[in-house]
Amino acid sequence: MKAQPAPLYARIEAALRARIAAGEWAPGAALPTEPVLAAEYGISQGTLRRALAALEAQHVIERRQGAGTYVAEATSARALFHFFRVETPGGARPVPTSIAHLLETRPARGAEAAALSLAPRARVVAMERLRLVEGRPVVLEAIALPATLFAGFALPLGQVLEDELYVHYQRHHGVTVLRVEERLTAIAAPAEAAARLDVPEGTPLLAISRVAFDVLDRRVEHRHTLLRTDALRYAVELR
Amino acid sequence: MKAQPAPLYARIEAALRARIAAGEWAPGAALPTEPVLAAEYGISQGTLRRALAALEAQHVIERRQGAGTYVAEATSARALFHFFRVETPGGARPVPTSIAHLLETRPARGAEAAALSLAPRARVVAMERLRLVEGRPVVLEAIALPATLFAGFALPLGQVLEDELYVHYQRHHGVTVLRVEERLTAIAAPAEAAARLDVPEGTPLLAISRVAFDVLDRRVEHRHTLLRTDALRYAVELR
DNA sequence: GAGTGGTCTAGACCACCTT
DNA sequence: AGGTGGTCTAGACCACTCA
Repeated sequence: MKAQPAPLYARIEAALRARIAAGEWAPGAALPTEPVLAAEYGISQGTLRRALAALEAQHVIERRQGAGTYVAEATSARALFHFFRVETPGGARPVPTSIAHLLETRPARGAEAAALSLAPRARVVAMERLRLVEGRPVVLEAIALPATLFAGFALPLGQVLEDELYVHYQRHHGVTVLRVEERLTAIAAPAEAAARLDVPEGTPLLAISRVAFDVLDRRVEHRHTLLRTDALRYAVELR
Repeated sequence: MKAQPAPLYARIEAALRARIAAGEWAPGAALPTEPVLAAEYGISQGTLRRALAALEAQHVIERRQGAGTYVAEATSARALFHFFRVETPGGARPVPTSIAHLLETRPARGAEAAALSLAPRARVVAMERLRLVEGRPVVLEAIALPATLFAGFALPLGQVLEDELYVHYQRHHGVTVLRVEERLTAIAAPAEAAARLDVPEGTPLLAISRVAFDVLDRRVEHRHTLLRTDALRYAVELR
C-alpha cells in the first residue's frame, strides 16, 4: 500500500511543462533536440518522446518532422475556431470583429473572485467587448483578469481589435490559455444588453460563463458572454 | 508526391476497431493477450500497444494491468456524466429519472433525415421522453433512430426507465455511442413544451440538437432536447 | 547532405490480478 | 505461481526540413 512514484515519463513531462511556463523557451522558440534533452535528463529517447507526445496533445508544444520541437504559439485560428464555438445554421464558422468599449482595474466582484479563486479584495482588469458578424452585434462579453498576472494591460477602445485576446495574452503577458470551462444557460435579455445587441428586451439569449486555464492550470480569465442565437448557434463535440 | 501508406499502428488500430464493431468480441469480453495479438499480425508488441492505447483513449476498449484488455461496456456513469452535461448551480451532477411517453416507427422528418444522413423516405424509430430532477420536469427530448439499426426497438412507456438509453442501445442493438455533436440555441418555450415542463409559455429554454456517432463513426441517433435552465445549466470543457 | 522527428523492433524488468 | 499489462531501454531505418 506504499505510494508509488509517478512514472518517469510523467515526471519528465511535468518538468518540461514547468520550464516552458517559466519562459526558458519563448513561444515559437525551438526546444533542444531529442538526443540532447534525453541526455540532459539521463533517460532514453523513447521515454522522452512519450513526454513530448503528451505535451503536443495538450498543445503545449508543436513538433515538425525534420524541423524540430517548438513551444506552441497562440494563434487566431485556435482562438476563433477552437475556443469560440459559434457557427451559422449552415455550419459556417464566422470571423467576428471585436470592439472593446470599457477597460478598468477594480476590485473583483463576487462571481469573478469565486471563478478565479481570488482573495475577496483582489483586483482585476475588467473589460467589456462587443463582437459583430456581418456588421450586426451578436456577442456581448464582460471579461475579468487577475491584475497580478496582467499588469499594465492595454487595449485600444472604440475601434476594431487587431488580435484575438488569447493571442494578446500570450504575446504581451506570457499567459497561454490551454483549456476553458463553460457553463451555459438561457436567459431573457435584460434591458441594457438588449439595447447593445439590438434585440427586443426579453429576447432569449445564450448566457455563457467561462473560466480559462493556463499551462500550469491556473485560472487566468473569467468571461461572461451573452450570445444572440437567432442567427448563430453554439457547437460542441463530446467524446 | 506519392501517397504514403498509413503507419502500421494506424492500420492495426483500424483492423481491431473493425473486428470489435463486427462483434467478434462482445462488450465486456476479453481480447487476446498482447503477445498473441502481436504474433497474429506479425508485428512487435510495441506497435500493437500503440494501437491499443489509441483505442483505449477513445473508450473502445479498457485495459487493466494484470487482468487483460476488454471491449468497453456502455455504463450509466458515462451516459449520465459524460454525455449528459448538466449540473446544478452548485456544480452537483443530478441523476434524473426518465419517462418515455411515445414510441413509434415512421418516416424520418426533414431535420432528422438530414442529421442522420438518411434517404428522404427512410424510416426512423421515434420517441419522446421527459426527464425529472427531484420530481420536477426539466428536460424534454424527441429522439430519432435509424430503423435499420434499431429493428424491434422496445421501451416501457409511462413508467420510470431502468437503463440509460446508450446502455440500452449497446445491450439490445449492439450500437455503441462513442461521441456526440451538439448545437445549442436559446428559444422561448412554445405552448406545448411549456406545459410539459411546467413553465410559463415564452420562458427562455436551452434547445440542444444532438447527433450521436458509433464506433465506425456512423450517425446513430438524433436528439432534440429542451432544457429548463432555471435550476440547471449546461457544463462543457474545451481543450 | 546533415540533422530532425516518426516508425518499428526486441527485450528486460516491474506491478498487478487471478487462481 | 503464472500470466497480464505498464514502464523503460537501445538501436535501426525512414521521411522530412533546411541550409
